[in-house]
Amino acid sequence: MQFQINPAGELPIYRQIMRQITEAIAGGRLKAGDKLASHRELSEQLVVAPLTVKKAYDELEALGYLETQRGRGTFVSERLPKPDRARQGEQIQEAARNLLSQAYLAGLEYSDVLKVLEKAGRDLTALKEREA
Amino acid sequence: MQFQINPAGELPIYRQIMRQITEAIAGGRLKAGDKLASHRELSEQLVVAPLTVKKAYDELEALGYLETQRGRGTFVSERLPKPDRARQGEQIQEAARNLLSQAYLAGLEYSDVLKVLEKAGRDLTALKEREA
Amino acid sequence: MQFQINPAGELPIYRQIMRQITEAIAGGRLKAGDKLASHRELSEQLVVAPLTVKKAYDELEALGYLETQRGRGTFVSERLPKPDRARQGEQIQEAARNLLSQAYLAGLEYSDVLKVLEKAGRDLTALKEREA
Amino acid sequence: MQFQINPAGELPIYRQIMRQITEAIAGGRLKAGDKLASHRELSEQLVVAPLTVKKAYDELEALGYLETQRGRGTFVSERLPKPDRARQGEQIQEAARNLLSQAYLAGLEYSDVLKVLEKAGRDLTALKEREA
DNA sequence: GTGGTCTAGACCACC
DNA sequence: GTGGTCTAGACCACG
Repeated sequence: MQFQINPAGELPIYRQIMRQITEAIAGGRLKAGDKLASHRELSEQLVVAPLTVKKAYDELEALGYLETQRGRGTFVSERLPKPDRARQGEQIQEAARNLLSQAYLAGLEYSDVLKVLEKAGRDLTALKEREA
Repeated sequence: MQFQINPAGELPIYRQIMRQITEAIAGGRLKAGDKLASHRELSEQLVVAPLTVKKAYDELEALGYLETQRGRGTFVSERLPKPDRARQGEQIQEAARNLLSQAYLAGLEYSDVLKVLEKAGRDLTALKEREA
Repeated sequence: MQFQINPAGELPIYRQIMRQITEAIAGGRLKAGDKLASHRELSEQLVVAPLTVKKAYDELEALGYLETQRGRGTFVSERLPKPDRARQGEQIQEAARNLLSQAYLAGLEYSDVLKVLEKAGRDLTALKEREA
Repeated sequence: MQFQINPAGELPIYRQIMRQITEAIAGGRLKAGDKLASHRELSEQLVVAPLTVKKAYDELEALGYLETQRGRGTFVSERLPKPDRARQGEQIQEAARNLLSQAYLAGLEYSDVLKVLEKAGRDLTALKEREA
């Protein structure tokens, strides 16, 4: 697993890490039961403080995506949450509105948005094959 | 124009205001030349500090979405920016990836995502007719 | 609100803080919407690092007991969670088993356990009147 | 004797083992003089490191619940401790407060708590008959 | 002044 | 080695 963070980005570092992990799960590059790099190891890769990575792991654990076992490591949860249809639905709606309004402001048509979406779908799963 | 803000949300209040204004422009509820409520007026509506609204207006002005005319008020810019294709493109890609991974994690199919997107498109423009 | 922590206790400090807050809510000494001391303030009272208090607040927020508003403070959640009957039920069962086995090992009868429980009930709500 | 451990639980594994043994003693499933499985045997059953089981046995021995006889094995102590009334009393009080506040937060009435407590009492002794 | 984030470093508990 | 906790101090974003 390879991650990229941008320390100057608009998202806090720990949220960038969270997002990349959830995207890796969504894209199939991380599967239930897989072991993640220790937060110390990953912190070296990313050149950030260990606590910063740990915070990302902790939040994802609270959300049900990860599980940790003392002394053994951190793993992708075996039973990924299908949480709170209502709340989840809201977030997805918001993500969709966000995508559309940005696209329209940039002058894109609906058909362009669909193209962007398809490209994103390919990106999400691309590394899977490449790494296999 | 009616706005909704959530003081406990993860986004800063001034960013929630910015987003709603840009979405209103994207959805056609605000058009080039339209006059916005003064930041004092809007701050009363939303029950937030006037400085918070002012900051949202200032940032949108810096981005080219709004124009202020001393003593007359704040208006939607006549020449909306088509800024920085590269940067814009990246943001849209990211928004698309974000939408897709959230949807996949919630167990939705690609066809579901399309439905969500269509609904979001209708939402974005719905108030236009209702308010007209 | 007055808290007591024991830095040498078997529970981590942040968990002692969490427990005292949830007990205060259960006992009615903290009500929905009440403002808590800022994490900095409380950290001075308890003579612990601010981050330690913040961690307690963060976890309670993730659990739905607290809500924070940037720049304004941290509040008892208006809609306290009635979460996950199953999981909650398990925890309560475990707390009950724990109480009983400790009591039996100490040689108490069932009737003694009931007395202890009644006393605990009075303790939980006692400060409410005293502080009022 | 059958034990259940949860490697992802919030309690360390050795404490989960300790608790289950003391609960078995409290519930009468283990009596003074009974022989326990060797720590190697038990470690295989539970799929944990032998050192982890040994630590649980050692701690219970230090507390006076178990006795080891070189070359013969580990046994439930003939004279179970009635230790430190004061400290024990405190712990029981705390367990009671913990039970009550969790129950109240889940919306249970006092009468519900009593039902839970009775059920826990039955659970604690149930396996006794089944295994006999 | 409030919360939000990050760092560097420490010590412990566990496996 | 792993995660778990804590500290002291820093800077920023927000209201």
